Amino acid sequence: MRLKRVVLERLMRYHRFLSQTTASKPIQTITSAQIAEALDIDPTQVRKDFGAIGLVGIGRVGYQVEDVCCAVRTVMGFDKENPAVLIGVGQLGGALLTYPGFEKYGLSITAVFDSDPAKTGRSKAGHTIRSIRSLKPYIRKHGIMLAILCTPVEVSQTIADRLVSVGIKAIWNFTPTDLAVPPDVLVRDEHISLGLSEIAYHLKKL
Amino acid sequence: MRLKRVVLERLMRYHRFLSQTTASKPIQTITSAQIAEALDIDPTQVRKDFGAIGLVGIGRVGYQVEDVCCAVRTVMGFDKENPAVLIGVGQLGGALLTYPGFEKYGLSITAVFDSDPAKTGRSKAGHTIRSIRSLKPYIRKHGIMLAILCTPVEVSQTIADRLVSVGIKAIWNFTPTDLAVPPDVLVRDEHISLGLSEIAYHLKKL
DNA sequence: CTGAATATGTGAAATATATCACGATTGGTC
DNA sequence: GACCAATCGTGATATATTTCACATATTCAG
Repeated sequence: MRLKRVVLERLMRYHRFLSQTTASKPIQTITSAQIAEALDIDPTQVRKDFGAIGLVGIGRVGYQVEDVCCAVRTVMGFDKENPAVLIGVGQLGGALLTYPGFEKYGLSITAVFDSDPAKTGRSKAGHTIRSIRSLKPYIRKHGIMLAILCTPVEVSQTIADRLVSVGIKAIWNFTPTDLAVPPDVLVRDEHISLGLSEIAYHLKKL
Repeated sequence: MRLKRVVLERLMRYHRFLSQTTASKPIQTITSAQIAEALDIDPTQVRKDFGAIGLVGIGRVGYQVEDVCCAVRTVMGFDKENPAVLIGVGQLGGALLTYPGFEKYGLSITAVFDSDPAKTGRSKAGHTIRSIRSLKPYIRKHGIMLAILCTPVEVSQTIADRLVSVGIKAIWNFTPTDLAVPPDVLVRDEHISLGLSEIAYHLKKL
């Protein structure tokens, strides 16, 4: 069965927690209760999630940390290499380019594009910025599936349409727009304004 | 009744959609069906959300766009000025400093801190970077409620503890750590690795 | 080897969230 | 002014998610 978004996010949290924990002091096994305690989740939830990706624990012992990490990485597809293009090299796009954590998850940015002629040809974080006109040919030629969208909000839908037309299958959307795409294309929104709403509301209630 | 996170996020999407729509062509009213169509949500959901913040529509007409935007801003607390401190002026911290959209939501970064002596005293995006040692006095003196955390992962819990001890009520966490804080302190996580999990999984399934 | 303690695994119950169905209300038309 | 079509408001229903309860499995002590 296809895993839901909430499950994927929890799996990611387990993985991160275990990576960080084992980095400081090596441990062989861990119980669902320990994970639940640290992440403020119900222990049953942890066991169900683990069960969903085929992990089995041992009574009175728990789960092999190694196995858990491995299973999560496999299920998520972090072993598979995912080439991606990044579009829009502004402040945020630039910051993402230098983010060192992507390769750990199999993501590699292979080309970056911008519509500003003043930027094209220049180099940023080891990437030569290409003209937006070469976007479609590039994607087609290299069979790119994933685009990271960091453009101004006015052009994001236009670019998204172009991406879809050449076969992009997932858009990581850092622009504050609700993109319209066909149902087989995944859009993952990363608008920080959503987070801001939760914060502002909380502060107001004090 | 206290609004749930999912409701807040939808309200934010309505608000953004209406802002963008009215910017291009001014309209007076809108129906729940129109919003639902654009945002791929059930129309009933839209009406329920509006009802939850006290909005009433008119049969055969819909809702006053002006009223909706206004109600959302009020409920969210965007009218209230929220001073915040930003900690950790790396790539991401720097990008956030220059983000122009915060003031629209009542958020203003009033001071920035970093533990690196090479950075303190320097200026970035109009802010003088202060030593991390002056963090606690500053927060206490100005009664700051919100901290934006962009430090390396190794120190994020330590900094969080300090923030809590001096009375911070919300932490916007851009570090990949599950912070442990008292229940009255809100932590909003903004780890991009969560988004990555959804994307990688989707691409793997193709 | 036996019993006590502590885990897991999972069906059942509870809770939360989203959708449906439909009466009530409004605006336009003839 | 009366009827029709479109829209809201909301209780009822359906679905999804989380939590509970407990049988089953494993370890360790004596």
